[in-house]
Formats: sequence, structure tokens, C-alpha cells
Amino acid sequence: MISKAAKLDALPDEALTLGQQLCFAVYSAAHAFNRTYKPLLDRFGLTYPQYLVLLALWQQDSMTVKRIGEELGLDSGTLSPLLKRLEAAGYVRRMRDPADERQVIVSLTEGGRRLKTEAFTILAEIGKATGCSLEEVSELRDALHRLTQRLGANNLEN
Amino acid sequence: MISKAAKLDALPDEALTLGQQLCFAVYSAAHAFNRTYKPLLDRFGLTYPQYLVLLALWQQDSMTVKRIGEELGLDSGTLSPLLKRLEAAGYVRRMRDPADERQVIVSLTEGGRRLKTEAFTILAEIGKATGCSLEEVSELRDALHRLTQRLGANNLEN
DNA sequence: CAAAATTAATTTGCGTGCAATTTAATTTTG
DNA sequence: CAAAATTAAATTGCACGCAAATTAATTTTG
Repeated sequence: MISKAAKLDALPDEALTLGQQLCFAVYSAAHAFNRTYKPLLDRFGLTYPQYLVLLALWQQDSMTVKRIGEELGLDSGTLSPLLKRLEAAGYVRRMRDPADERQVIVSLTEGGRRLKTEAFTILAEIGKATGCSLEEVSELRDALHRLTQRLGANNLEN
Repeated sequence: MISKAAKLDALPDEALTLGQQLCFAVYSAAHAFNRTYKPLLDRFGLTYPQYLVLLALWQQDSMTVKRIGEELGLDSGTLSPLLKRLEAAGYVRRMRDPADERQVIVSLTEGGRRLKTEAFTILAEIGKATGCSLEEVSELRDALHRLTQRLGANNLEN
């Protein structure tokens, strides 16, 4: 007899395998990236999410916490303590916006700007570690962007 | 004068943009999946990593903590407390292997096995949320598996 | 076979992530 | 213009995820 699940959803048992899950492939790749970045970032006392904040600030300096959160998809509950650590490490400065005291403006220090030079080296090492051609990278990246967009669209429907 | 980084690595400034990073695309997709799964798993009192453990056990019941860790790429520092919570929730049982008391064997309870039926529904909802065809899913998944493999190979070289 | 080395889990400490609450400032509106 | 609503950060609580230290059991080896 065919299993109840198969009858209901017309999905075979193998569809539930770890190796078949796109979500698990993404989850594993994210961890693999983290592990690859770790030794490269450790030298600067940075974690990967802290490095992402710096990437955002190198692109556009002096953003509010909210704006950084929109760039990275993180909320203030994550960013507030993270930014304090980045400030303690000497890479950013935080100050209340005089025009709107609710907002905190985060900007790069001289040390934070200087680090951008090193980032190109990190970028090159990561590129080598992926073993992907530039075309492969952009194709995979764009496919993931589309996926993220579609998943996000679903979450707003509530 | 041309910047040191540009001379060394021949990488333009745009290469350092958030949107250009494959790692950030993976990072964002992982979070998007998490957010999509959350409401589906909340009904069963499960977190996403806990769900991954169940996926592994539905595929192959009664594994040691170490074996589960190999399947998921997690260490015992993560799994020990997670498995205790899964046990408290009534989905798994943990017992020392009588043949080797160092090992702990994790197996599904009746409740854990029953949950597998619901998993097919979750799977279908996630599939719909991704908006990907089966071909797209397997292509993207395999590309990510290759990427993870190459990144992991690098980490072992030390 | 007893000491040393190895192995499997657990525990501890720290840094995310996120939901929910709190605090303070600004905007809306009655 | 003052009360109510909204907004931005910070804080709190909980669950990963990982490194490092600890504990207990097994294996190796001298």
C-alpha cells in the first residue's frame, strides 16, 4: 500500500531527504562561508556580521542603525550590541543625530576606513576559496537574490 | 597615484559592494528560509535546526550525536543542548550506548515519527514559497553543494 | 596490564539573530 | 497646543553555532 503522505501530497519519501533540501544546501553553504571567513577576519578581531556592517559602510558612510538594518536585513536587537563592539574595536563611531535624537548615526573611524584596503585581499582569498569563475559567481548570486526576494515576498503576505 | 589595493589585486571598488558578494547572497537566503520556516515550525514548537535533526532521523533513525553532527555539519557543543530540548519536547529519546558508554544514541519517539507526515505538508508549502520549478531547485541546490564542498576543502588544508 | 593517548559528550563563554518589551523623541490629531 | 500615536534604539530572554575546557570511557602502547 502507498503511504498516506504519498497519497496526500504526491511526494515520495526521498523528497524529505536532507540532501534534497534546497534550504539545507543554503544553510550549509552559509556555514561554510563563515568558517572560511573566520581565520581571515580573526586577524582584525572581526566577526562575519561585523564585516558585513563595514562592507555596508565602505559603500555608504554615516548611516543610521535603521538604514544599516535595512541593508543587511537585521533588526536593532542584533545591531545595537554588534555596533557597540565595532565601536569598542575602534572601527566605527556612534552619535545621536542632532536633528532627530531618536536616531543614531554610525560612521567609520580612520581605522575603519584604513581596513578597506585589507578587504580587497580578503575578497581575493575568498574568491580563490570558492573556486568559481566570475560568471559562476554572478549566476549563483543572482539566482539566490531572486530566491530571497520570492521567500521574502511570502513573509509580507500576513 | 593608484591605490595600493587596486595595484595589488586589480579589483575595482564595486567588487566590495554588498550586492556583489556571493557570501552575502547566501547569508540573506539562509535568513529568508529561516523566516519562511518559522511560522510553519512554530506550530510544532520546533526551531529550524531542530527540524533538520528530525529530517536526518527520519532518513536514518537511531544515530549517535557524532553521526548527526556529521550529517548536519554541527558540533556537539551545538547539538547537546538542542537534543535535550528535542527530548523535552517529546520528539526524540537519548540513551547511552551500552556497548560504548561514551556514545549517546538518539532515536525518534512515536511522536517524532508521527511528525514525519506533517513534514510533507511543510515541504509543499516551502516549495510553493520558493516559487522555483523542480529543475531550478535541483540546479541551485547542486551548485550550492559544489560551492560548500570547495569551501570546506579549503578549511581542511591547515 | 597500567600509564598515556584518544574519543564522545557535556559544559562554559561569547557573539549573533529574533521576538517582545522598554525608553525616549518626534509626529499626528482632536 | 496637549494627548495619543508613531518611530528609533536599546534591552531582555531564548536558541543557535563555535571554540575551548572538562568529564568519562575506550584504545593504544611501553
